[in-house]
Amino acid sequence: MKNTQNDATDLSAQIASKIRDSIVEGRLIVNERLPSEAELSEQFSVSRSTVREALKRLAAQSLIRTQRGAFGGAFVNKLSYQDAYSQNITTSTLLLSMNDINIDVACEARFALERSCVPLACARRSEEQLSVMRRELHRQTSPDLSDEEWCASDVAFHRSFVDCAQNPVLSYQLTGAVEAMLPLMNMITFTARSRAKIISHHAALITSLETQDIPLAERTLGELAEYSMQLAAKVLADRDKK
Amino acid sequence: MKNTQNDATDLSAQIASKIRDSIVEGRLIVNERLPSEAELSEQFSVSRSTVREALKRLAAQSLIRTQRGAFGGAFVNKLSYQDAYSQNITTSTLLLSMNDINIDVACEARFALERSCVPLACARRSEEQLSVMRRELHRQTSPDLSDEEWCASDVAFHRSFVDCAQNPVLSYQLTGAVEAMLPLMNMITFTARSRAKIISHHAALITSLETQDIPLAERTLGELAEYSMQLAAKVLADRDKK
DNA sequence: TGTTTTTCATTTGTCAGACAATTAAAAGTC
DNA sequence: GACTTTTAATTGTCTGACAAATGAAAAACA
Repeated sequence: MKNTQNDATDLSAQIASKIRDSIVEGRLIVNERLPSEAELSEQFSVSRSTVREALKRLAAQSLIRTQRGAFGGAFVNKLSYQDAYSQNITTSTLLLSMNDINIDVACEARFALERSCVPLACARRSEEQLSVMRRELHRQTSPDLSDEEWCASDVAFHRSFVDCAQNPVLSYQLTGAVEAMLPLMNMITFTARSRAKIISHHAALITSLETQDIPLAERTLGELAEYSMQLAAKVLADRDKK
Repeated sequence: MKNTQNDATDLSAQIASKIRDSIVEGRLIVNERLPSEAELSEQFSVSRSTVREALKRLAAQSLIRTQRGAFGGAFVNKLSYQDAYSQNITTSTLLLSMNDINIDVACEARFALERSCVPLACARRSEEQLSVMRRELHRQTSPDLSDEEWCASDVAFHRSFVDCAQNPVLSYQLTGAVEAMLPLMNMITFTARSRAKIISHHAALITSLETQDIPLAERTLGELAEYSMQLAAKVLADRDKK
């Protein structure tokens, strides 16, 4: 389980890797202070700049934070849900945008994942999440919403749906899937008619949560997935025609 | 959608953030070469070391790769599934280990997520994945397997199950959930009896795939989740007693 | 002419040393 | 005791230098 990224040739990457292993494997614990840059450069027999580059790598992964001044230094960072969320989203978004993923594959994955929280969501949904979903649904009925705003509202709606399961680990894992779809969805221009259809599905989803109707929720998500793919296919076909 | 991490005070973080935005928003495309460090330091009016620290931050997120020599430089990296996998796993693992997640919550999330690929897995499972699962199942019957080896085999089994859905995006999203459980599971000592019980569930899972029996697969996953939680609860109770 | 070797310019990797900015503890002052 | 000043430690940034790698161009060679 060691040296997760050891094919790197630069010293700074090697040092970062060693320190990272120390953190992941628990030899350095949360909020523990690392040796100062000067001490580290002695320990590893490299210059301070090389140590600094290694530390910046770790900072980029939110593994450490640094503080200036006496009694400052680099500290092992407690990875917050927020940090983990944004890293997950960045990675997922780039993975989808750089690997020309088939949109059907992405949609299939997304709705399969959302389906996974249907039973929990129906059982535990709280008024808090339901009101967010109702608010977003209402926003979506506004005809002067731009495509970008529409998609953002769509994402907020589905994130709230996921949150209904009241399981933060589940929410974390699904955030990437839901958010990363945003750029893909933004490519699709929604006509008034297609918006109305999606809105009716969203309304059904809220109803299914209110009445704790698991089969209805699953069916609705399936229809939503199918309709999303249809829309995407149509947009792609129109584009190819031109 | 700009300046995703703008509360940073250091120049290197600011510069990294700007370049990152350029990549995420598509102004810099895959394999495009960034200006040289010297040029960047002119552009941003900072020293070369500061630019280098910024670039190392991006390299840590696999957003760029660098190459020495004439016509070398920093290039926008195409994020591979492999890179995305390992980043996801690192983040998920740390998130779970640093936030003293309730093991029930983690188990619940994991099996809910796995359940999401049951229909696709039953429909598309190929001989390739089934043989991996049979091999790991056979490994698990060996009594001289250490707890670590047992858990690793367990992870391999479930990863292969996820791969049955033949959807790379789904596999990517679920990798974090399955792999991050490994350290948590490693805390549990498996008696011969509990191993046998898990093995029987695994066998049932293989059968459900072979016969494309969706309800059986879902039921088996549910039982597996419940049993995992029971084991964990027992371990925790025993530890508290001491 | 075609091929191989050498040279060379460019770029990243590493180092050393300096100073600025920040910060909390310690010392001094009233 | 409360407040101010000093001080030492530490990160942030800059400058300049050299090593190492590398592909292109030039030179040498057959």
